[in-house]
Amino acid sequence: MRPRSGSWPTQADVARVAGVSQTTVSLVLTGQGVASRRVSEAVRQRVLRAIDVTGYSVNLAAQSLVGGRTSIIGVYTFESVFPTEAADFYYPFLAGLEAEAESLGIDLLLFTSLTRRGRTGIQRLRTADGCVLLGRHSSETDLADLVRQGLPFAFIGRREAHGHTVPYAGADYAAATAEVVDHLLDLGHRRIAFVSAYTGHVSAADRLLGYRRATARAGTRAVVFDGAETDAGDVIDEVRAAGMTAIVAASDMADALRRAMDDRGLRIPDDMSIARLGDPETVVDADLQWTGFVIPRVEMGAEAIRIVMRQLSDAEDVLTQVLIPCEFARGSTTGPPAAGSQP
Amino acid sequence: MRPRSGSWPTQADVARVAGVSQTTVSLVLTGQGVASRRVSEAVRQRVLRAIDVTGYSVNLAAQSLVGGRTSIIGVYTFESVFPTEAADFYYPFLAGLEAEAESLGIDLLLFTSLTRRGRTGIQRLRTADGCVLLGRHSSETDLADLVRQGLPFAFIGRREAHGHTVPYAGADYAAATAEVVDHLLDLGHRRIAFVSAYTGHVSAADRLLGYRRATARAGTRAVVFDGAETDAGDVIDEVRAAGMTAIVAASDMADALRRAMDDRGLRIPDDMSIARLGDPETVVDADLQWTGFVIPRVEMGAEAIRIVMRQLSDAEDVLTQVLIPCEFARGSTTGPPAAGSQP
DNA sequence: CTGAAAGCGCTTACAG
DNA sequence: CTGAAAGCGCTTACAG
Repeated sequence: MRPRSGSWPTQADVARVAGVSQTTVSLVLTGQGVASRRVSEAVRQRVLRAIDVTGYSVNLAAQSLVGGRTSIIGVYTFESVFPTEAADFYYPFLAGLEAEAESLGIDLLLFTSLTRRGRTGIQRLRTADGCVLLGRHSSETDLADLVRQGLPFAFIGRREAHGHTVPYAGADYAAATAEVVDHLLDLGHRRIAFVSAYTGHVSAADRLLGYRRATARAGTRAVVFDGAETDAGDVIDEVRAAGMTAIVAASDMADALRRAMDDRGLRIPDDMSIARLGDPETVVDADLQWTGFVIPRVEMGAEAIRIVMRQLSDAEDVLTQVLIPCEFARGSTTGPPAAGSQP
Repeated sequence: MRPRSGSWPTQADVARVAGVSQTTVSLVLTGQGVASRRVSEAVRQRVLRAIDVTGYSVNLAAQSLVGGRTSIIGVYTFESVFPTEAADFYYPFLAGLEAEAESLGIDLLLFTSLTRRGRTGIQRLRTADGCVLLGRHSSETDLADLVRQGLPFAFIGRREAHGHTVPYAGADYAAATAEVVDHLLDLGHRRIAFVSAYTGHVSAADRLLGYRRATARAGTRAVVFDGAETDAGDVIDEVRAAGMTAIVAASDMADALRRAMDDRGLRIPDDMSIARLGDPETVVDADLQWTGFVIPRVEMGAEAIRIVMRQLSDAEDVLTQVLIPCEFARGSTTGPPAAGSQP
């Protein structure tokens, strides 16, 4: 077993058949523009024929050893690459990565081993021209290592780090959230609460920012229920007690709120409009058409690749932080406030 | 921007820092078993420290150029790696690949570019130590190239080729189908039809084989509805006209049969038991609990990796064709035949 | 136990 | 217009 390669024709083989030097074969193959004009047409034809005869094709390892590029972009996830619990959520990212990589003639290297090897594993990323990072839980150490390493990279999802400019292809949660709030305002709601259990992450902060902007613009009061301890039932009770008629909820809270409404015999949107700010990692209520926005995951994957490639180009001042708009989706969970509910 | 490869530390740099030769660095890094014993522990530690200091990591291109191992296994799909239409179907394969790769300290290289570059692209596979092939439509040419290339590989799903032994991690469709037929026989069915629209593929042939075996064993007549033209409605009509009480259907036909039953005002399993032979690529009837079997996709992915690794080992006569059992699932689509329906 | 050297298959100056 | 040679970063015999 263990068949060794090495039996494939090389440029030297082609050269032998064509009766020229290996250099000339390389010239015919690689030489673009000016360089190619250095080979006479007669020789060129002979070489081309020899290539055909021998069935030669270039050895990428050798090529990239000389040129430095591998045409490989690494994909590094801080969790599992294929998390089965959140498959539906992650798949579009990967699909976007693949589509863009394919159109650019790039292969994708999934670093499954880094997770185990600890931080030293980060070094292995260099086997790629650059890399795309995916997953919520990015360790600060790893990130710092990455930056220090000088390897072009891009996060899927906005990230921040103290001193550094972290490249990312993010979703514009702030704008999307503001749009959702505006939608509720248009419906006639005046008192809209913001609910999120997932704090301490930029994606949560961005949503909150959008909420604050929209409410400020409308001159309505911002009421925020925040933090990991947030209980959906309490929120519903308090929001109603305060005479509020609508809620915008981070995706991880939306279903809990729905259940809390159910428990209380309340209906959405008749008794309370609830909008969901993005797709949840795990879909538990496929039947419900939430009003809210859709995270542009395929586009984020594709853009992440482009950001890496841009860094690889010789251009100066390359755009490395991209926020992609989210599409607003009108579902059945929002409607006009109940008559007479306004204070 | 654009860090040139030249700026990255090489073994020579490490050697300089450690005060040893480049050869020694390579030895420390690569040397397994006997070879590693050749470096003294003191030197080894110095080298390791120098690696840490310099932030060295191996250059894959160079490594694979000399024929060394890359700890990378390629994943080559004949279609798209992440087919969004059949995401649920493909995801488990990838999850299995990842899990096994991770546990073996191996990274996965997704060859997205091969599809476009045509057959010469196959050469690019050499970047990896071996590769796993995925997808229904394998071209004969590509397969031949692959075998000729001498690169260790394994298919996910059983494959056949004229002269060659094609390594694969397949599902034991024959045994699984026989088990399903046996289940129907146990329920009291005597006349069971086999329906498949997808012929010409080993996976279809294997199912048919299992069906024939089980019916032969039971001494019942085999009735097969086969071919791409198969119309579900016609099948239902004919099967009923012939007094048959049960159908085992390839996954791609199951839903069509269900709809044909609906159209005719017939119920499953009261008027006809129908079992589904495996998971469909696209789930259209998530509500229905089919009786049938589950394709062990995660295990197939994992086993494919193992098959490749086994070929990479120095062992002789390595097992390269593995059939994994499918789990039988009792659903609500099968039941005893209607009283008096037996001829 | 350690190192100098050859060579993997290419590209790219540099000479003829 | 063409070729000999250097060198990319490694691994692996082969000498010390």
